[in-house]
Amino acid sequence: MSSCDTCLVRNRAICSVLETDALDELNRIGRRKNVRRGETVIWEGDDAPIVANVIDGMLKLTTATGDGREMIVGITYPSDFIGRPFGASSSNSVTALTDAQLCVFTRSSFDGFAKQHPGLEHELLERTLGELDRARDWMLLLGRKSAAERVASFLIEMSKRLGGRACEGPTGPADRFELPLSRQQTADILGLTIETVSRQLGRLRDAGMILTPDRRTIEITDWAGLEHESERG
Amino acid sequence: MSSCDTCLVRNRAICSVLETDALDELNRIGRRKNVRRGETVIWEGDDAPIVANVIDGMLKLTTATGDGREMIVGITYPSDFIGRPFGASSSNSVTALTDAQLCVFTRSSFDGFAKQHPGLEHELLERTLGELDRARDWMLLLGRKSAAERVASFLIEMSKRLGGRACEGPTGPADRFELPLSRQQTADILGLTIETVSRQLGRLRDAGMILTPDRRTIEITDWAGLEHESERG
DNA sequence: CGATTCTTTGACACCTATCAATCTTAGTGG
DNA sequence: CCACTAAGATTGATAGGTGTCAAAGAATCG
Repeated sequence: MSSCDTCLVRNRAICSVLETDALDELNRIGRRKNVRRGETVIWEGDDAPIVANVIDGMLKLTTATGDGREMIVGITYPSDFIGRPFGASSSNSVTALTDAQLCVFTRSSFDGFAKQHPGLEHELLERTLGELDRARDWMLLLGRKSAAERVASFLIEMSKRLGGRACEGPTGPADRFELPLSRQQTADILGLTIETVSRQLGRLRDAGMILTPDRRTIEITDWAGLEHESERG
Repeated sequence: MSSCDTCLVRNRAICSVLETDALDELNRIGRRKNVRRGETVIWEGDDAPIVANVIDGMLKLTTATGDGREMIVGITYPSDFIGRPFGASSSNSVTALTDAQLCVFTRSSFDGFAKQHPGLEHELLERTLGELDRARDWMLLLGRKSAAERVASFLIEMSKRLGGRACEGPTGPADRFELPLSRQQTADILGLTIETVSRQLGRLRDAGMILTPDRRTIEITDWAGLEHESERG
């Protein structure tokens, strides 16, 4: 029995398009790997020797300036694919936000496998196109939105992402959810400072739009108000 | 003789991976289209009925907030691919920055063709991965760099892009080049206002790092200085 | 329970946006 | 061809939003 049979994301990860034989073959070149929160799996600028499926947990993709300013350019969820196939060195680091479980392949073995399985490449293409759309949407937020709009947009986005991911299928946006991010990491996603994020969250709380029972959980109590905030601070 | 035989970018566009038969077939479902500077080819939110290869000219990809603030999220050059294949509606508009020539396909016909030609999908995947890297690099600029750093980074990027595109192959960064962008469009790429862009260009000129013989052409006279500016305003 | 880390809150400064005026360039019609 | 007009770019003055610096308050972990 291949370990794919017990995989939590076998129906959602890119492998889901593969036939049994191909899945067996892929299983032979992959291996499970557990990583602890905070552990970095891929380093920016590295030769990026690995790619992986995310089985469980969340990870951040980051880039940094020469003098250490950091930006989170993506977040991955279970069933997402990480790493940079096909020859380029990785342009960002990948670090676990929570304890996580990966299904890891060497880049070269994955590249070879993918080229012989067009269905897999098609699936990867569709996901990459989706990631590109998402990245470009985020560029609008970073380039043109105020701090107030950014924080409100972020809460709405996280609510949708965290609410719609259950294995039972999409459940819609969650009114209440736990952020897997510190204030610093939130700031690194939004292109702000921790102080500004903190103040904006306080403002939304004072305005009665959200509750913050503890510093990691958010409860949205006024969707209309929050959505209004997300489009004109 | 198919029109592909006379195509300016036949060796660089995604079609370059196709065999003769496949190229003929693709040629049958595509058509040439000339667009004038300022003309919009694809509208944000549309069903995105077309995709295309850029044969000549440059175009911008844009998204906008509900109240009209605009952001340029990408620029395309000859041999680039535009549009959103595979079912999603387009998340950005595509507008010509210069007069341009396209090789247009209906999305549905292109989708069908691509699925039967894995080599084409592979090429598209590689390009999309590259675009994603580029978009994420830009997120660092938008989220973490000062106006001075942004403008300097922009000039360096444009120099490399415009210098390295000749059909004879890469020629390296150009010391002198003509921006296909107005100040407003430059601001829309950098997440700044026209006034700030103008002031930063003036500052670089006063510092002797660039010359601005007319408002569209830039000459870089101090690469080391400009590169220094791009990393700590 | 103490120490460390993270977060919040406050005071202040600076960068960039905004508003406004001038100057330049490009386009148009006489 | 030139004046006129409109659009784009520059320059200046001002104000507001965020960053920075600093301190105090929670939460986490040993």
